[in-house]
Amino acid sequence: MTSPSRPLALEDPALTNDPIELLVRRLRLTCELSDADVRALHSLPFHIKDFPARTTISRERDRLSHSCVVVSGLICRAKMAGDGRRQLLSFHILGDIPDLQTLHLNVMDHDLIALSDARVALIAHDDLRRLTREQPDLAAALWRETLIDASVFREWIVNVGRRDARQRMMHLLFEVGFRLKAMGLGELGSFPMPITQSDLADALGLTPVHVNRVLQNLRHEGLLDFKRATVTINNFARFAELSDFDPLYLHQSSAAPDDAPPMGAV
Amino acid sequence: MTSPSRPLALEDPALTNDPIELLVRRLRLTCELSDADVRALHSLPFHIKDFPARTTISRERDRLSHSCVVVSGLICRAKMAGDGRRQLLSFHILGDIPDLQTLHLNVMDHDLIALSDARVALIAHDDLRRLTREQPDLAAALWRETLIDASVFREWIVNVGRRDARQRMMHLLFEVGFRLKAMGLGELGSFPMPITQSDLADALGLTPVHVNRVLQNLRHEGLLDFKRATVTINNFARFAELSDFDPLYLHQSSAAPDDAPPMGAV
DNA sequence: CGTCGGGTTGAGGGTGATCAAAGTTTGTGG
DNA sequence: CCACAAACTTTGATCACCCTCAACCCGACG
Repeated sequence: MTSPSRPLALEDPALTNDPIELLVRRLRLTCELSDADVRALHSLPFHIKDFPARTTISRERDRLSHSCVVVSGLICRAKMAGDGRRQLLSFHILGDIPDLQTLHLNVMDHDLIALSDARVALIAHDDLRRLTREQPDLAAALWRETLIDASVFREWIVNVGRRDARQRMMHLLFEVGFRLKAMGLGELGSFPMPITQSDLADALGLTPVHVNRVLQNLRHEGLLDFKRATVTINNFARFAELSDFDPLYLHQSSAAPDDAPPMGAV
Repeated sequence: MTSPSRPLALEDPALTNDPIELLVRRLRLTCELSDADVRALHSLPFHIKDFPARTTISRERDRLSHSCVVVSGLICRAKMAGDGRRQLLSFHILGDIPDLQTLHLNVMDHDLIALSDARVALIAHDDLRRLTREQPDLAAALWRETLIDASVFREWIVNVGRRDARQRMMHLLFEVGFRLKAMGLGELGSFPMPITQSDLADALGLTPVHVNRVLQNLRHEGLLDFKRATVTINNFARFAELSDFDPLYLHQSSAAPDDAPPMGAV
């Protein structure tokens, strides 16, 4: 389906196709997991499902019986305003569980959409609930994941509420690059981003036309290139500074020193 | 400190001063609690703390050992963008636990601020963690609270990203009115809102000047009055429609019918 | 009575929206 | 491999929402 060298599929470079392995890797970015915890996770039954680009995985008002672990591809949450304008709420990459909240909220309050061709692993809520009852540490780890989601939402409120178009764009791309790198995919200076300018606009609260102009502006200033679904960040230091990006909100250090420099993890 | 008739303190009208009682009321808005659960909650030790208006309860990068239940007053989360501009992230009223996420995220990624004089009850994380291990249903209920927070953040992203100033204002005020009513405080058509126009601006991603103009516009159209820290909604049906408000995102029905009308609960 | 925080008003400007059309890339089928 | 269509990107002209700056007003409070 895709070409042999497929950076755009957003797959694990080692082609890990075990979703649980990816989930473990994700959880271990932010907290410790015992061997028993990992074994318990591996005992979870799942089944794989593919979604072509631009298809809806689940819809507002749906009631789900499963949550999905992203195996490959780029997935987003989205919500419609009353007049039909769309707002993206978050991006999700391999290892994420973008609908984990349905474990305790019985109705979807937004859509889940595959932006590129994507593969997910579905895990039954019943199994997850049993797991969280039997392994409180895992319950905490999963709870924590949903709390990090919430933290990212908060940062997005700041992004659309208090930053101009250029900063919004830089901040968003930095976030995606940072998270991809943390999962071992791409480099901070260059990473896959299989998304249209229209989608970017919906993520940033802008129009596609203006997104186009902002991208050109950033390209002319030598800060950024966004071509063929790949983002390249050139002047890295300047970019980091201008984007107003502080990785604190991603909570990826389970016990960071109190006064670690903002970009210490980079 | 306040006058005898004190609608502005945002206290329980029956003057309940047991924080656990308020917490139970809050949790029961969205899910069932057994008597055993309630008893377990009542066994939690806490101590009361007061914060004058405009003081900070906890700060970005703080590490907390307690979470707080709001007893009275209006509290908000806030975050600074790089250039010093402030963005509010949510409002919190009696019964809320605005820093519950610190139970599993060890660093605050935003500030917690008392907008009016406020009273909170501090509960130690150690006690909460023990409780969640011993009572999985309570763990689920508290997890659920943080998930509802996240849903509200999502709605706020839509609000600042895809609605114009008027709609933003209406939506925000409707949300606060709705939540106060659910906790038995005020009416949908009239409720306390002890906040400056500047704070409103920070919540909406606008400037204080523009907030002032929007409020005047809404007043002239007979939709809304905001005087002396009290919001009055006049033309209620029209307001509900124009504000693009759908209470689904507050997840207050634990088992709502699939096709309940959006405003069914009002 | 003076100060201070907050609310109100006015004039002017800029960021980003809107509308419309022309390019360009991507995908598909012949 | 080419022809064609569809989707996406780019460009230009114009517009509006909201910002900025600056001043003034008002009520609360010492």
